[in-house]
Amino acid sequence: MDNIKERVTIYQVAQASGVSLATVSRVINKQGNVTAATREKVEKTIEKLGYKPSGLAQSLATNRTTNIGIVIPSANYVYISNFLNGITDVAKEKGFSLTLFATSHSREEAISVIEKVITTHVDGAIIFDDELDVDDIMKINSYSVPTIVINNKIQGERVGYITLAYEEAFRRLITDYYERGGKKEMAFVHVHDAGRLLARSEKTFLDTHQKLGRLYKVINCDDSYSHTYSDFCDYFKNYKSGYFIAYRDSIAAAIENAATDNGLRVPEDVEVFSLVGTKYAKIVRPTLSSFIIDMAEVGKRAMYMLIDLIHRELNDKSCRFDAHLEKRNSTIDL
Amino acid sequence: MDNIKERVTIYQVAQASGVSLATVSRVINKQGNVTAATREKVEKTIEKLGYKPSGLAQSLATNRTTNIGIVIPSANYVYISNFLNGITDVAKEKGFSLTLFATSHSREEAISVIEKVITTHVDGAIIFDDELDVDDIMKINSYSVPTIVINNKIQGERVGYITLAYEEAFRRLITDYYERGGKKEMAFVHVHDAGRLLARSEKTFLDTHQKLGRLYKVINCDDSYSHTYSDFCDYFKNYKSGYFIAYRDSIAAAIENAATDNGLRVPEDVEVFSLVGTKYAKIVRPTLSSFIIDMAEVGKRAMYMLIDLIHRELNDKSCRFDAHLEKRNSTIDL
DNA sequence: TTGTACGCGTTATCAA
DNA sequence: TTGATAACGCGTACAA
Repeated sequence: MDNIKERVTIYQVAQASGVSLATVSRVINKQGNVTAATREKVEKTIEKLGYKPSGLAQSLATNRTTNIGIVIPSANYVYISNFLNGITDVAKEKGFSLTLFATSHSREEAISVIEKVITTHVDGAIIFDDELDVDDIMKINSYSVPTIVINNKIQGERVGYITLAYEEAFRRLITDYYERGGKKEMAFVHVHDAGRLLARSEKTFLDTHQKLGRLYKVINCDDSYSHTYSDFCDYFKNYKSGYFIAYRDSIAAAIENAATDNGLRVPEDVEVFSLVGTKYAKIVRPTLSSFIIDMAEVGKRAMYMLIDLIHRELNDKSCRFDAHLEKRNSTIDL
Repeated sequence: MDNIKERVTIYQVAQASGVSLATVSRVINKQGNVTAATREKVEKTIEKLGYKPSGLAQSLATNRTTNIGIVIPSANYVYISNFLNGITDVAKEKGFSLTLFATSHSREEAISVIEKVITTHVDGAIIFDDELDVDDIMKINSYSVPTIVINNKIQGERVGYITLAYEEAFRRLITDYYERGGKKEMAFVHVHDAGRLLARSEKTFLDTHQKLGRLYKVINCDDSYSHTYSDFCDYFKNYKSGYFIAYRDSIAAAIENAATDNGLRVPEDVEVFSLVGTKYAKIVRPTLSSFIIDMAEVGKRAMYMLIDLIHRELNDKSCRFDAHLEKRNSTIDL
């Protein structure tokens, strides 16, 4: 079971170059107070022995890991991938490593992840997980791990948050639709356990309709293109029109495709809207009307905020990205 | 919530429960040789103090990190996301953390990543990076970090590899096409710096055409849907037909959309094939003919192989996933 | 069953 | 400018 790691240590470098390990440490950390001669000597033996400092030991000694924990529900959504990509860009730029924790939409896992984030000794964490409660996240904070939370307003000494603001734009979309004479009945496509973002959107949908006194539908579906596609193929055997609000592009595309494959016209008979739009909204046909938030930008911003938070230089602990409406061909421009 | 705590150490737990730290250590690691009474006492104070062991110190003491390094070019491709998702599934199941290194298609970065993988002290690494040379990867191996390499045949004491086999299926696709009387000129859509997988496919394309004595084209394009789309919109002003081999779904869809948006019919006038197909091949319209390899499965397998390798129980150090042809509507079924 | 003492590889604080 | 030496938080022979 043991690893036969013959790791070269700083001590061996010191011996081989005839100096003390303190000196080697200084060379490694590019501190001053070393003669050019000894520096060169040490660097040469470092090269020769192929010495690489142990990040573990360094972290233990300095109490800093240049490592940031990322908590996401799954790596499988395009918008999460974009988010992750923004994060990796900044991480590279600023010299941080990333430790990835995926929770798969289960609160249990999410909680056990919190424990791991703490034991892992990260310098900070970015949490994009809809299942986690305020209390769960405050637990991280109580261990004084600087944290940026996406999509969950949380106040705390070492916590900042980024809001993804869909509600207002969504409310406007709905009211505009009816005001301009939209005739189709709107249906919210509910996905089980898809997290708080969807739940909040659903609430907005219901509230707005009730306020307007309009009829509406809620349709349950799986969080999968194939299932949703076949479900809606059945659906369109009985219903020949509708305006469907879907969580993300894949779901919206499933509805769109089910409609067109069953002889219905999009957007004349069936309109479809995607809440969390990605580049695929432009790729599928008809192109999808959707809200857009540049998730790569969100990822970058989260990293910048977190780094400031780590340095205790974050003034504004909150930040908001507003969803931007992009009308395309899956809805009728009234 | 609680106030922000300084990190509680094992020593404080020991003092508070009136035992030695060795006993606390035994409790943590669920070893035997502890009275139920003292165990309970210790567990209670652990709970009370909110003690979490430092993974750092544990790793330093045991020389094991339960941490695996993942090297990928970018998190932004769907097939990479799927791969990552397979990995995270197994990581959760087996209790490993993942440290993510993205290299963005630059060899320089890829090399500096190697250094980081070594200093990070991971128990093992999975490398899916087309830019890395055999020598680069052997460097990791020389530090005896067990490694699974995707898409790069590498032999070594502590290295295993997984081959994504597109060549054979690709060659067959081409020869079948001509044998059955395909009339369109085939064009390989070349993306600059897209890595070895694409390069190998391009070579297969060229070789097969030369062997058959057929004319062919190579078209350069950007690795972006939007650019490719507008490039091909221009292209289709001059050319009214063709059979295009694209690297991945986004590129293929760009060509398809450019064709249909310019009044050409797919697949009658323009045929398109996607080498690395994902679920989006089914979503876009017309649906894309493509090769499919289940990248989530590849990710899982990579993890299982790596874990065996770490335990020195990996018998077969190589593994091969064959691309599977899925014919859909972007090509004519001859 | 429990405790002592040392080691893991590094940084950091003093003296020299 | 250098070199001992004490942390950092934990695991683990070995002894009690």
